[in-house]
Amino acid sequence: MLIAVVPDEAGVGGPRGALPGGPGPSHPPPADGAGSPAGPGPAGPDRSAPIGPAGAAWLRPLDDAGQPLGPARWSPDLAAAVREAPEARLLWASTAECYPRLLRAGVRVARCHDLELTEALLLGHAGRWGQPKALAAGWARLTGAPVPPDPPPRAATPPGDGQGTLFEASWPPPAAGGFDPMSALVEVYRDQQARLAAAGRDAPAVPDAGRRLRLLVAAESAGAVIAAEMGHDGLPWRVDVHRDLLIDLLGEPSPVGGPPRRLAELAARINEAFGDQRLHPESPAEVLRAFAREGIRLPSTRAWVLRGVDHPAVPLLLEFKELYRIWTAHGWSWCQQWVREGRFRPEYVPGGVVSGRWATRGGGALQIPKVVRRAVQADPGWTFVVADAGQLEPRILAAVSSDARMARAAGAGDMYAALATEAFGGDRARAKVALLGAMYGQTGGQAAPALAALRGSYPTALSYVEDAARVGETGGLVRSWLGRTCPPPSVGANAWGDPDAADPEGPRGEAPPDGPVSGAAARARGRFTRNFVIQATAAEWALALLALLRGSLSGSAAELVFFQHDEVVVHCPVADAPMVVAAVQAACERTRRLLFGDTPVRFPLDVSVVDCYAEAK
DNA sequence: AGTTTCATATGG
DNA sequence: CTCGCCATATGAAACT
Repeated sequence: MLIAVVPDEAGVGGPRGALPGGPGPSHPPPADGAGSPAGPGPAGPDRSAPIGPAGAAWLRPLDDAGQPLGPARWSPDLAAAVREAPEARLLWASTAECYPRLLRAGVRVARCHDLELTEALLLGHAGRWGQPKALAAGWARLTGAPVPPDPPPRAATPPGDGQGTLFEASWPPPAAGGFDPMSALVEVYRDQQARLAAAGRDAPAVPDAGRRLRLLVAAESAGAVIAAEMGHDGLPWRVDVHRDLLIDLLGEPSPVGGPPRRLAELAARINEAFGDQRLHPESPAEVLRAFAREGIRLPSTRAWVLRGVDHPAVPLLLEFKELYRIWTAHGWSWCQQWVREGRFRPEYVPGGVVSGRWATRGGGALQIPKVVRRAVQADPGWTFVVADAGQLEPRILAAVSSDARMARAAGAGDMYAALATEAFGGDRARAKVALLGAMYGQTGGQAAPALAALRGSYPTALSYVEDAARVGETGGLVRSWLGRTCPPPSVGANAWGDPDAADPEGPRGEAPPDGPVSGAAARARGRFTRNFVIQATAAEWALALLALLRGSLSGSAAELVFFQHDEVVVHCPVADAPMVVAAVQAACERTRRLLFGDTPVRFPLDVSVVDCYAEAK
């Protein structure tokens, strides 16, 4: 059972936290195509009812195909309506827009269908990557109306001391030209179901293509739900530990906002080492000039460049860089901005990366430096279960390429070691270089001879990535295992890949002499598509794991609090930890079968139970 | 003064 | 001849 949901902005909106004092202006009732009451009537708004904590909404029951099972009705209390149907799958335009208000009201959903994320997947699959994916755009495509562009993404909203002056994003978009969100939602959903079925039929070369794509859609929606919940719950963050850590590393903060004590001292010593100038160590240009004055010419001030330089300032500069980074990116002001009530609450953006990985908006949640993770401590009586998928991408390669020999090696706990034994004379480091080189398209350095060895023993796996590279180089598209499609070569320049080949000279006489795409650009594109088939499949593996894990934890106190590409963190009562460990292992095994059936490839999880995130692994 | 790009760091 | 993938975030430098 599916319930289509259109939040009614009369119930929410306005300054955050300010609940409505009264009904206020609202959308007209949806002029619902299948014959529900259009005016006041049994299902019409009863404006005298008190508005619930998640606001009011239009709701309409559907079957899984999208066939309405009854009229749309207006409810003053979305939260209560969702509570009454705890097993239902919700259909809404955007989880990111609709779910947070429910979470703030203390309500969780079982499952959902995120129309916009699905639309993006289907558009990409149809070679229309980048076309507007919003509900209004989908509706316009369906009705032949001009397609409106998507609204610009919201800016990051630091929860820390933002003082709640921000307004809810306006959603749905202002009704224009008879746009009725509920009809649009239902009709676009039904159209999506049809397109999903067609996409499966149209890919006879891919066994199971339809099932896979439906799986991807489900995983993407589940990911959106989890991302909203994780952003809502937040990662336990001990501000006191963080501050102690900062003082330990950086020294006392400067009262006037300047660099902390140890950083200032280092800057002074660096100046001394260069013979007392007014040097700012944080300025690459100045550091370069300072070295040049001493006869040392450097291509850059990157850490690995400096490490090869014999000069007394070098160790000081390296230390300065490391600490300066922490001060500016994860120092006192970061803490004040992003941590509130003992939780770090970043905004996760599912599908924010073309490969299907999540991105984040604000707070840099996916780049928390290892040293700073000491501040991530479980609540008293609680603990963390941290699960990390080791060597995920090479194992994905083994699984998707169906290279039987490599798959056998990927059944081992240490795949690189197994590979080394079979084909690299026991040299594990060389096996690793070869495999990474194959997945990233590296051809120089030590990779070239190692790659040849890999080709000799695992030709099937090698040709899988090389085929993907060739498709990319020649301007084609590749797909992940479940069917996520890579963007076309022209993204950015040439909006949605409208075949622009009719213009071989290029836009303004700057055409490269050797063809429509220069050699270097084509090869870069090849490296991208080569990596895409692996990285995107790894992302959907992780998404499926997350979704299955959420399912098995629902009903317990455990909560998912962090997810970073191939690593998941669960916060749970100490007594529940064994259950959570078992659940994550079981989810891992189910994920393997769900995606790859009876492959011999294993996906070992490194699971640790720790009170502090920094202690994991 | 405001905006964009570069350089450099972090993460996977 | 060259050639490693995907990101976010910061401050400095360059640009409008």
